[in-house]
Amino acid sequence: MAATDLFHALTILPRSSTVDRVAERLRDLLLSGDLAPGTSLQEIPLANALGVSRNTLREAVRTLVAEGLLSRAPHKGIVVPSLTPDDVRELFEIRELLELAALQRACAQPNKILPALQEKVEGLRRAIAARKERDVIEMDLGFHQALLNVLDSPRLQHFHAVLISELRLALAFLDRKTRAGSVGQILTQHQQILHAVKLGDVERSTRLLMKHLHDSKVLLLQLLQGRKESES
Amino acid sequence: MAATDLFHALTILPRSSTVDRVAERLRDLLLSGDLAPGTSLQEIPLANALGVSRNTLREAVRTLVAEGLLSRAPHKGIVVPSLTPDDVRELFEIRELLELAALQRACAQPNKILPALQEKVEGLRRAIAARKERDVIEMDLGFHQALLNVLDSPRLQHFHAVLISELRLALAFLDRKTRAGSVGQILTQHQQILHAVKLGDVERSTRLLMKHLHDSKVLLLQLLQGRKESES
DNA sequence: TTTTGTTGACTTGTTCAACACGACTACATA
DNA sequence: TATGTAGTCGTGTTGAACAAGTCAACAAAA
Repeated sequence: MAATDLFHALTILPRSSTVDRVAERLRDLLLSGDLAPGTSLQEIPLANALGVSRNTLREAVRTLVAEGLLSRAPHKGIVVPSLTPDDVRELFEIRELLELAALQRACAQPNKILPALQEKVEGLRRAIAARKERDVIEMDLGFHQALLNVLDSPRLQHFHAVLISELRLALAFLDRKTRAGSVGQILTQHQQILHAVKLGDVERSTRLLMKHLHDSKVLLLQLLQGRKESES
Repeated sequence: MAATDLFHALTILPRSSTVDRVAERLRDLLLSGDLAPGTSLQEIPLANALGVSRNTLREAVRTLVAEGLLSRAPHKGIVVPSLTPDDVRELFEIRELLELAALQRACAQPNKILPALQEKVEGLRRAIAARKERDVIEMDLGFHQALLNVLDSPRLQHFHAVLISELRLALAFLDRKTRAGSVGQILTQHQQILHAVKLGDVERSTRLLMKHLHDSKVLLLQLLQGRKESES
């Protein structure tokens, strides 16, 4: 019984299975926007490309389906899901419910998460300055996820993360096109929300967040709309 | 193009894969309370018992893990998860968040869900009269799921259903023991909530639902506590 | 006696090859 | 134009095999 007291500092070292790594890899691929919604994937070529067996790939796919990042139709195959306007509205409705609840608690105990929020805002500012489209999305959504952490609920965090992933999937692809004009607005709104939280002003921060979410929703819907028209 | 107008009545007929059926079967098994939390399952015997291959079973298990109904440790195996008191508190905190939101909307448009709620209350009454413990749980939780339907959000519904499943997993097992004393209280509280919704009384129904959830939480925590003591 | 190696049985992780079955296409027929 | 018929391709599912990790029992050493 030597350094038993030091053991408290140790954390379980994460060991990843192949399936988990494949899922992770696919997630990255999807969220990078390289795969357009609607794209269909074939098991054998995909498994080969990843260097794993078909069974392993199938297990990985099954978890991504559970996360809403992929969808599959029996005997048809795997497809990258594309959000309908109704999906977008639903997603934002849920986000509002969750994030407002988080915001309320954040205002009650601001110290707990102010650093995290501040970091995301700063990151967003830098990403915009560097014109890193990818990072802009990352920091934008990261801000909201950081906000949710205050609720201290793994299940809610995971659920929210899944919602965000679905949105990111859509955003990452649309991102290629237009959408540049809105980044300034996003930064401003995040800054304002941060400021209101710092003051513990529930009323004001709530109003700001609602408007922010609403604007984001409208923007995404417009982009989606524009995309659909350019296809037909 | 004969009876095209009649086709509207048709719904897509559900075709289930073996994996889905296995998952369904396992879900039933878990929620029936035959498997105590902490029980570990072996792949090969289980696959044989279900009459499917190991790969198929593994895919099914992976979806159940995503739902929180099973957990697995690398190279260790599959185990039926057991809720900690912290888990219970988290679950009820989320339920409160979701169900209060649903309740609010329910009060705004009562007609939309009153029949469904009424049915669950009635079912609960019958289940108690018939001393069908299994159905009591079913109807109790079914009431809350019906309530959530008013939000009209598939994702929230699914999420809530998963939370409920986790609770049901714990309840189904504890159910064997004591717990009989509380059923009357549950019925009463459901009836009161239903009544308040009928009147569109947001204030009152909110208060009632909060109390109901709180009581349920305390009860479950007590049962969990009692169980742990009887083990040691 | 307690700690530290070693062995071996057992289970999970992963792969591979095979085949049944549904979906889709093209073509033939009425 | 509508219906039937191959045939092809990809998914759904299986069974067996082997690699790798876990665990317990036991031997060796301090």
